[in-house]
Amino acid sequence: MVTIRQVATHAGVSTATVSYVLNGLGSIPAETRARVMESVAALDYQPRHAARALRGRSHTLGISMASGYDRLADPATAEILAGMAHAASLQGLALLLMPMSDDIAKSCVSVARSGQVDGVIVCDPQPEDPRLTALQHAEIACVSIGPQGHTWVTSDIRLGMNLAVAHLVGLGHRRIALIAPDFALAASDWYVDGFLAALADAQLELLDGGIVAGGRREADGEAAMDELLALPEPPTAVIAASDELAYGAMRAARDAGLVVGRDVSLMGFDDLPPAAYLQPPLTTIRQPRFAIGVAAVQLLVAQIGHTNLAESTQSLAPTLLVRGSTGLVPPTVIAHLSPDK
Amino acid sequence: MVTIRQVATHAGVSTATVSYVLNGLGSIPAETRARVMESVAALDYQPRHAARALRGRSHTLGISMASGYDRLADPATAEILAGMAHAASLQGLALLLMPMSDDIAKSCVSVARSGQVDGVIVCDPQPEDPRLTALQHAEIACVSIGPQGHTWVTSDIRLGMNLAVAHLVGLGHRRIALIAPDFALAASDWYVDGFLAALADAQLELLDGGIVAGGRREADGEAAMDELLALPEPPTAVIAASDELAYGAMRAARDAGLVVGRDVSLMGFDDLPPAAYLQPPLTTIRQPRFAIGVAAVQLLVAQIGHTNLAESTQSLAPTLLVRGSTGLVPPTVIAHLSPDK
DNA sequence: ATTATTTAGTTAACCGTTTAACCCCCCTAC
DNA sequence: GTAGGGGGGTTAAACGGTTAACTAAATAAT
Repeated sequence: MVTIRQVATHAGVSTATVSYVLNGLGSIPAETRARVMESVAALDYQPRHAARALRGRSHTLGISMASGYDRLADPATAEILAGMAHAASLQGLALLLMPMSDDIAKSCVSVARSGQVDGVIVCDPQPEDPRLTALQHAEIACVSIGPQGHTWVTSDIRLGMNLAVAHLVGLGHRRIALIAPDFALAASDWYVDGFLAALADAQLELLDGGIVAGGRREADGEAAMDELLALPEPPTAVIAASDELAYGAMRAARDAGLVVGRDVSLMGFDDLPPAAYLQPPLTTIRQPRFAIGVAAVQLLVAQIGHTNLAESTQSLAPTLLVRGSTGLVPPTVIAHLSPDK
Repeated sequence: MVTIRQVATHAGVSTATVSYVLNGLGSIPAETRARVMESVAALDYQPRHAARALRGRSHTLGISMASGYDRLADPATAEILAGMAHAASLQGLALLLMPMSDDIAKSCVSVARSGQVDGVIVCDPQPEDPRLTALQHAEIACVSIGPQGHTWVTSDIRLGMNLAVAHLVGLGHRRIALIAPDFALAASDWYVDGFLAALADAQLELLDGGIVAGGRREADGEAAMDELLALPEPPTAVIAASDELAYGAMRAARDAGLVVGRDVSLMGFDDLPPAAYLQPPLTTIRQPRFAIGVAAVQLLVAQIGHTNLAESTQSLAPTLLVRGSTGLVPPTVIAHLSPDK
């Protein structure tokens, strides 16, 4: 193991000088600097991370997953992670997947307090997430992915909902329903509020029974769609608050003998990998996941630098992905509605 | 910041005693141990990671991604990562996503040599991967995900191929073709060898033009399938070396007016998220990705402990997932073949 | 009764960097 | 001639743990 002392001896200077050269500090003439660098190269010196972290920062950001690493296997989470890794790499920061014990909040804070990380990105924060309160209490810089805590970054769900409704309205739909997300989701209100606001924007009235409780899994979407199709006057277009709900909804529609995209339009939210492979391919709102990861790192870095615990939030714009599951409102329905006018 | 000295003072012992208590070393009577633990709790002491890493190990494993963090966003990679995170967590180890510069091999080795990680898991190793040679040269413990280097863990492709062929043979197929993977893939030979071995096991002869060059992307699979269907005597069943190739192949079959699962059987390899949502759902070989991640961590930990750089490799068994894209060999073909007998 | 061993601790030397404080010499200004 | 000021370094004290070596008392063995 080559130490800074050996480099110093080799270059005929003190360790302090070597340190200054390596960190670009102090007033070191070019000639000395070059000699030191030569020695560094000759001995293949690599500063010890622990020794330098002992004084300053660790230059590492922690990533805390909610209960179990299954979430990591989720493609959506993976994409956020990729964004974080990208942004961190650009700044020369490493990302630490924090290990966890039974008490996630405690293990999360202890890793941070041990100085192994300079700050924490909290994934999938729950309402009143114990990790966030614990981190804040310990005065540890943190950012959450989702609207919780003082600093967070998330997808602009309301905007997404607006894009969705506007798209359907553009296709002539007037009877639009929503399959709501899991209400345990931190942003669940946003889907409903956004939907209502978008309807209002389009000067449409909410259908009777036009918002139906969804959930998280495919089966929930199936049940919700069944419910919608059983309505006396079913919607011509349905927005599911997640792709997964949409998968189920699509199956329900098909089982009911409807051709999705022709007889009924269906939209998802998220753009998960299967979306493009459904039949028909699912029109959906793509969440800016990579960008969310990037933004989270930037926000965290800013917070670490300035001990600036000021509130700071960011909503990133999702985009509309038009595929085959949405189409013009069926003529039969238009015929059916025309007399009303 | 509470230090071990303050704890020692509070408990009326020396710092050494506190250290021994916390690490479960030395001979400390229960009474003293309790007093120390009380002080630890009272002061809410948290040992500094850097300080302890300065002497011993960092208790962190590094994960090196090949060129760009896009790979992280890949659902397959994510699942392996989840397995690694799970296994690491159980041992109280953290996982570090290593930052990278232009020269991945160099940055990878320097992070390890800086002691920030005790060992490295190399993802997506290329043949003659510079990271592996550099890590080995620096005598850093490493395991690769894929058949490269001295220690690796991978999916047992040959077994998978055997399962695939056996499944198709069981359905009555005799004319089976293979869409080969990207030949840049480290394990590409295994697909072909495994396929040939499996055919031999089933006492089948290789079809003329029965192995067609595939590639990596969906379009490659489409082209390959077109080629197979244009054969004078096309196969009744096709195995694609990856799900992605299978997506394309399925489209090609459909475009040719064939019903997949009835007129022609098609299998994939991997079981990526879209597989279950194709129409028909794709029969495929599921790679044991989570288990691969777990095994990689275990292998790495073993290597770190014993400075045992002995070669050690592991092939984990994939499993067959029967869905709708494979079916009994079409009767017309059987009729066509019967006269030959 | 004396020696050997075990138990229960302490002391202090490390681990490898960073950085505040200081030093020396040469140059300039008054 | 001397105070002042920088350039170009050095010295040594942190940083916060771990652990080898040592001590002192109690217990066991001979």
